[in-house]
Amino acid sequence: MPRRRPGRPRRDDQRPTRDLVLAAATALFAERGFDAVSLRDVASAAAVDVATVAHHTGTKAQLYDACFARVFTAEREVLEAAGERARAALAAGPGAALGALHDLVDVFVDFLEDRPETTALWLRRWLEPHRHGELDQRYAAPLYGLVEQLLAAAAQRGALVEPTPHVTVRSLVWAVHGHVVALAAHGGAGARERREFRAFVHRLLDALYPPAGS
Amino acid sequence: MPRRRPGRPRRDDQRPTRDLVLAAATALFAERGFDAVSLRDVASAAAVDVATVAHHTGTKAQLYDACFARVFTAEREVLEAAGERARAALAAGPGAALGALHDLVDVFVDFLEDRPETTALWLRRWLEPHRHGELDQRYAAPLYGLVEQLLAAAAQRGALVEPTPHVTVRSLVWAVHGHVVALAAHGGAGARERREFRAFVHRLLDALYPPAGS
DNA sequence: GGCATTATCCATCGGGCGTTGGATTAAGGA
DNA sequence: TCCTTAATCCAACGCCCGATGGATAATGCC
Repeated sequence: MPRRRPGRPRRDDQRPTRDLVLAAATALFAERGFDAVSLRDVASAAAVDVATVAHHTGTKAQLYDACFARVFTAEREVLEAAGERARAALAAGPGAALGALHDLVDVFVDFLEDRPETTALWLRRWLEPHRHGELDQRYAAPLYGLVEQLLAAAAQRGALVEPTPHVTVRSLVWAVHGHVVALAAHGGAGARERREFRAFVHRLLDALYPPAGS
Repeated sequence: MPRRRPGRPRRDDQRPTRDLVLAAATALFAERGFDAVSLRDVASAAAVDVATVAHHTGTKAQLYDACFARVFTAEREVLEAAGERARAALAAGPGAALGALHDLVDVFVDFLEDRPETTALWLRRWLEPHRHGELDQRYAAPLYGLVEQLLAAAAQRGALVEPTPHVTVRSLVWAVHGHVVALAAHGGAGARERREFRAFVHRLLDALYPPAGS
């Protein structure tokens, strides 16, 4: 049971201030990018003073990193859970590899559609050249490795050798990012777009790893 | 023959000043983004005073738009020329559709690999939500329409109906963007990455639109 | 109740930003 | 040759930024 720590309270302190700040900052950073968001913007969105932001999250760069880590930890948790289920399905029999792969992709698409700020932050990070090493090793590589294992299993299943799993996974991921960006462009409705994209991805997986009945 | 216009000359005026400024600004905007680049940065990179930048390109937003238009006009010209060739090949006989499609994709990949700033500016533009309408109508739609026509022809050729050409093209384009970003991440060498990506794309096209011998 | 600890806000500092007015230099046209 | 036009630079203005020092209020512990 986390009791309140000492300190002057806000008028309305339902959520911890740090969470409030991180949530507000994440939304702003995702929408406008690092340099277009001022700490005063963040403070105003979180209804706190700018010095309070600094008190909880340090410098602006540290705040940005914290937002990034928060969003991508959430993504990794969801994908790792889905990966665990996929592995379990795989253990039940090698014939289930393709189905498990489809399920995993669905989870990924669902997640990014629900949290488009994840896509926005990913893209913004990729556009910072000096961060690529860190991005690759800490965030991208583990997730990609997971999907590559499933691809390899699916390839064996379909009696098809996958020569470049890394390229395949990356292309798939970027296609999803493009889908999310396009969804945001059309105002958020786009139920038909979502259906069409899922159909496309599944058709693509089937084409690359033909099911047994082919 | 364009004679020199009046005005105080620079020490070294081989290229028109406006071109110098636009080139320098494009490189900087692609690398760091709109807000992280100051007009003084641009002026310094172009070896010109900041007031000269303003004199030639107006406000910072106008300068950004000019860079954008310049880069995407170049892209459109290359793709339209390639599209013209593809259409000509198509006219020679419907059997050439798939080959023409492969060629067109190669041209696209070559272009973006050679000019990665195009990818950077595309991605940065897509991340500006209020620009989506303009982007779609003025830049993306014409290019997509061209490729969709070729896809439709290829689909007929392979006796395969393409249900969502727009989704297919978009996913392909974003996969290429992802490839270019990954290339930039690995320092620019990556000859193997380039080979693998081309192989993947062609394999993907063959899988979606199986050639006759299948 | 006294005290250390923590959270919050106010005020301010130095600096970089986009933009502009105006002086200076050089070319072309009469 | 004189005048108009255009290109360039210098200097400055007002504004907003990120960061910080310090005052104040509320909590938990003794």
